[in-house]
Amino acid sequence: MRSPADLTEAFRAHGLKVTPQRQLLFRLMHGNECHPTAESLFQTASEQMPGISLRTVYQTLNDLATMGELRSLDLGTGAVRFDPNIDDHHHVVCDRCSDVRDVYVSGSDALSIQGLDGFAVSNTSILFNGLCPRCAADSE
Amino acid sequence: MRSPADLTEAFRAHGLKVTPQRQLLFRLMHGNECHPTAESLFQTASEQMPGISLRTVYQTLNDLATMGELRSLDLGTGAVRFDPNIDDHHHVVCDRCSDVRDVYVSGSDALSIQGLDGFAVSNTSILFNGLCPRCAADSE
DNA sequence: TGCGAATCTGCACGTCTTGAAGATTGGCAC
DNA sequence: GTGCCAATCTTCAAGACGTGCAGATTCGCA
Ligand SMILES: [Mn+2]
Ligand SMILES: [Mn+2]
Ligand SMILES: [Zn+2]
Ligand SMILES: [Zn+2]
Repeated sequence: MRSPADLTEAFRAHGLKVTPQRQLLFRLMHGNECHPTAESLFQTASEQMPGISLRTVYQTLNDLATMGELRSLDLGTGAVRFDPNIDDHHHVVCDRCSDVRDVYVSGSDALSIQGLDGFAVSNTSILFNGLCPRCAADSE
Repeated sequence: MRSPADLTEAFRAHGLKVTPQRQLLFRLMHGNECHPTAESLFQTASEQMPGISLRTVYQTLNDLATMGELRSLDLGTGAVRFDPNIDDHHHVVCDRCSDVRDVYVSGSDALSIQGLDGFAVSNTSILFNGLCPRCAADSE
């Protein structure tokens, strides 16, 4: 996802308005590595802008995802997560605390795949599940 | 997933009751390659057993999943899907009609993976998205 | 400064799934 | 075969997540 300044410019260039709500979300998402949900962003945003609505958070994040500025991820944790990192990468999720981290995988072209007959595959995602270091330590 | 007969025996051995509802679901799931949702199974089951409740379908499928007789899959299609195939395999989903098919992947041990530091990974799932042959043809 | 379209808020609704309570029943003792 | 009781089933309400809609607000431009 581009910087708040770049996004501001891009929005205006596309005839979209640059509202305080959007700017706040630009800032909160830029460089954010937490893979937050709309709800958790709403919590954070509410601290800096009491009165902002959850609906606007959803709306803005979806707009940014449609524009390709961020990715929305369904990692099976209940709520969709939003990711400003649009590099080709994958994820690992802690089954206990739902923490998410980026995983980079290379060499996948060497995989031997059977069963895709005729499918026009547009996306491949690899999801790792397990326990994060903290939760693994706690459960000993 | 084991055969209806084996499951009947296994249920009784564990002190669980073998009800007509459960037996019907054993039959409907055994060898089922459609990756059905609870709702779609409920539709099918209702034809053979009017009055069966959606709640019972969810309950029974979840029980079977807990017992390891089947896998519940969140493929991002809205509702969880249930799979009697418990072999190590992955899935491809059609983004248009939500059709699901099994995909077998080998050579994944040759992948170079970065970012799993400290995570105790218990499961890895690969999800392919795209268009099935039929939908790909329709959209030409 | 004023206007109008875009946006925001608040709330209702839709979907999927589970919780809870009361009715029903499978499996066993007799 | 009968009766009992815990397990199960049905029904209905509610929880979680996300979206549609209507009316209030406001950004961006003249
Ligand atoms: Mn990421
Ligand atoms: Mn499968
Ligand atoms: Zn954790
Ligand atoms: Zn299709």
